[in-house]
Amino acid sequence: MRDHRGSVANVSTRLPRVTLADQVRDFIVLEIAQGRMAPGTPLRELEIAEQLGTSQTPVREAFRELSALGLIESRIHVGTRVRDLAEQDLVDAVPVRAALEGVAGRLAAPRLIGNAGDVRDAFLAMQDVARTDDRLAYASASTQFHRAIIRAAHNESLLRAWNALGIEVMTIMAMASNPIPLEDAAESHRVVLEALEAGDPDLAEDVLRNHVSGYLPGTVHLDGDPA
Amino acid sequence: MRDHRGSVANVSTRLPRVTLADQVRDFIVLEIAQGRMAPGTPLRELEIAEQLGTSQTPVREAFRELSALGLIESRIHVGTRVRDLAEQDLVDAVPVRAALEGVAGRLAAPRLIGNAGDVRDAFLAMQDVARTDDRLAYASASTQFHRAIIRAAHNESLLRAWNALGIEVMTIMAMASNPIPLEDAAESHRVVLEALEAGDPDLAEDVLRNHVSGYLPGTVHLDGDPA
DNA sequence: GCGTCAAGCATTATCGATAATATGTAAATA
DNA sequence: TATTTACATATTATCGATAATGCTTGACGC
Repeated sequence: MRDHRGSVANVSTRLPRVTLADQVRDFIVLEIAQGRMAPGTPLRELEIAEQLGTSQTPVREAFRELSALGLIESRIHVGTRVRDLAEQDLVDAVPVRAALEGVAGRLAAPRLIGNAGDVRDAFLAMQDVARTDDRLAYASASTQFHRAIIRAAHNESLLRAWNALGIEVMTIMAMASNPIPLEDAAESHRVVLEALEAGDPDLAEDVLRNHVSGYLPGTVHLDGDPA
Repeated sequence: MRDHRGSVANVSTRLPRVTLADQVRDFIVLEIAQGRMAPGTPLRELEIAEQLGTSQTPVREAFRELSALGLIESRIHVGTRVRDLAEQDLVDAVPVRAALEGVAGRLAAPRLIGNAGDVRDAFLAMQDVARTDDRLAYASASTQFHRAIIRAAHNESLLRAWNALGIEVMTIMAMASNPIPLEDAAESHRVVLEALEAGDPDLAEDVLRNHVSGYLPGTVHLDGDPA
């Protein structure tokens, strides 16, 4: 989520040499992304520190970063809680996502002609998950799919901006209130995949913009998730 | 920096009830934005802590946040420096910025009909600075102008994504290598301002996309800055 | 000459303890 | 009763010190 240099490059060479703060951050992200820490949940520094066997410092650092990323929010001398996204936040994110993923489609399409690689894998995974009817897992899979497209664009700025939106949390929240069958939702991504593998930048941009624009909460759309 | 609470300075306004980490963060942002900390400048925790009269902890927290915001970058156990962008990064950012600022123009235009407010103020400030031939100050003013447009869109997600690009640093770097006269650069923003005040979303989006697309480094364009 | 390895150093990463403070509760006051 | 004040409490904010680690340099064997 916060790579030091190009995260697109060699992940294999970089050993898991991470700070405790990094681990704490990843732990919290996972808890939120998997719905165990619901929006509004208070996060107490010493409690989490004890739970993870660290001191308060790494937890505070993780909080700082997550706060900057908009995943949690703090009030000085009072406390920190999982950010409770209002519907307005979900609405606001849509045009921004549409624009970013449109750019991603444009840049990625020429690289994915005939074989969308990770994007195709993510699509298949999403279909598998859809059959299990696990909405939380589906939200995660959908996020993975869209992230794979962003990654395929090979543009660090794009990835950075997209990450800043905090799609994971939005996806979770929207999934909770959307009753669309998961298999239909997953299937609606096929057209995106096909547009990318067609390799036409204009087509890919258009399809992605439209697809993401359908994520407006409150409206009935094929994809149950906003991610 | 320790004993200042008793001061009866500003009773009317909200007291500066912020953490030291916040103050350290703001200090660093200002140093970067005004070019006193150039890209690549190493930031040593204890040095800054001593300079500001705090301990290491608040400085580390500020680093974490700024790192998440993309302004600085850290390598574990080695050090932190002002984000040093390669030319590829500047190139990559252009289509992303163009898309984001296009959305901003679309959203902001209806709100700025006839009077662009802060955006106009920023434009005038940019013109003033351009006459002084202070390229660093101009870079700052240009960033302000574009940020004002993003703000005018009143979309938190948009602001978040735009901030993540680290425009401040890009602007400073591009200004260093761009020989275009500042007054011409400033003037090139007039069409953007006018499009916004015209209140036409389509026009504003189009003008902004084109304007920002001209920020490709290495090419000769009217605006000396990439921000 | 070249590669390997072992201190030493500079700097960060983490800890445990202490200070500071926002908030809720209840007494004091009118 | 309504309002203010004082205080206790829970939690964060900050500190100073120590541990851990990546980098550099130079010795050493080949």
